[in-house]
Amino acid sequence: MFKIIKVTPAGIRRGLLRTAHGALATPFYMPDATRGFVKLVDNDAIRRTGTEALVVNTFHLYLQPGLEVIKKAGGIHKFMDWSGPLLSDSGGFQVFSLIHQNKQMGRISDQEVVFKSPLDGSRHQLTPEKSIQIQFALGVDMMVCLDDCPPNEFERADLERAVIRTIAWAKRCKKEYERQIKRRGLRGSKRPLLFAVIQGGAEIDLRERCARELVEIGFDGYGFGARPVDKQGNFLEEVLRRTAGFIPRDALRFALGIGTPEDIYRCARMGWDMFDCVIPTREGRHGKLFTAERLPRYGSLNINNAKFALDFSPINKKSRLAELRRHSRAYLHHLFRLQEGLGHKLASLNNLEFYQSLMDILKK
RNA sequence: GUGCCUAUGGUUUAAUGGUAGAACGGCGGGUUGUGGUCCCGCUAGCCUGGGUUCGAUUCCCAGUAGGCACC
Repeated sequence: MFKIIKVTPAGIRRGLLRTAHGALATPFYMPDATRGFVKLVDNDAIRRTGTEALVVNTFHLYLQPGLEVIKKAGGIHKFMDWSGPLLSDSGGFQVFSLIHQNKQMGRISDQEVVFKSPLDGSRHQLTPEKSIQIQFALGVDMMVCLDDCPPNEFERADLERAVIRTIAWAKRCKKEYERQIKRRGLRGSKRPLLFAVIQGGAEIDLRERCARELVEIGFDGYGFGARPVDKQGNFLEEVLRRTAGFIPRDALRFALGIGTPEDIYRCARMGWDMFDCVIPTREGRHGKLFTAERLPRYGSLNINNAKFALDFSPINKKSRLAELRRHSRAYLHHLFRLQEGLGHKLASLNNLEFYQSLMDILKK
């Protein structure tokens, strides 16, 4: 259940989304807990950053630990001890990037995707129906249709084929979703939300066509897939702006994998409601810390740099997290030099808190 | 003390009679539906003194240092 409360003059959609595991105010950012955990950070610390919802991944959890374990645990919420909302990604992105990078890893047809597990080389099949079944077995609050996620270098003809396949698969996902809803008797706030993904690369008319046909099928929300960049690697914001306009006002708009703080800030002003991205955690693990100035103005630092060896100022003196106020940058520098997990954790927390404060100012 | 072996960036090493590559380290950068292990730049070296040679890090001699064996 999603309701828009107000659209600000800047274009930000302030709304409320109710799920079986709590309400979320839009716009919001979800850290990626791909394999059922945010790397190196425990759930209690994640909550203290202001994080309310996480993204898990169908593909990764299906391969490891497998559905049997998660079913026996009583669902993914219980398994990972996360009581807040969870969204599962369909696994489309993972399977497709796996196969696009290395054709040996699998085969894509209109009917299905067959792929080799990167873990043990075992063969698996993924279909739109199966992706939805897995997501029901996980027991998440929000799920995503399996889509055909094209690599950036695809030409128009290939993009068009990906769009056609994405639409066809979304239809099959919706059908399986309705079957599962009925069978499980899920209604009201117990009913998970279903998102479809809009593809089309940088071709606006393909994005429009994809969006139009998906809206025809009808979903709770629509995702933007495959972040478009030009040949220099510059993010093509205009495609996001135009695509937002193709989505009905009362549906959720999910910008998958977006992005840097400024990407999120700009996309929220285009009317995108939901974001997930690995940047704060991955870059944190590699030593990049975001630093708030007067948000949305911000900076960043590389804690590996020699200049921090003797910098005994706090990691972030304004943090709500005691550990980020207490520990010095020199100490964090030391932890990084020794590649100590505690350092990666502190940096991840710093960045997650930064992302949540960015979202806070968008809600104000 | 005698004999043998070794000596190349900060460290571990490769190749070579026409002045040297790598890995790690150091310095900096990257990362967009996860690479905790990843990627990309940059930095920095032939032990000393003689000899042979057009030319020696390379071959020869001595010195120095280290290792091993024996006394």
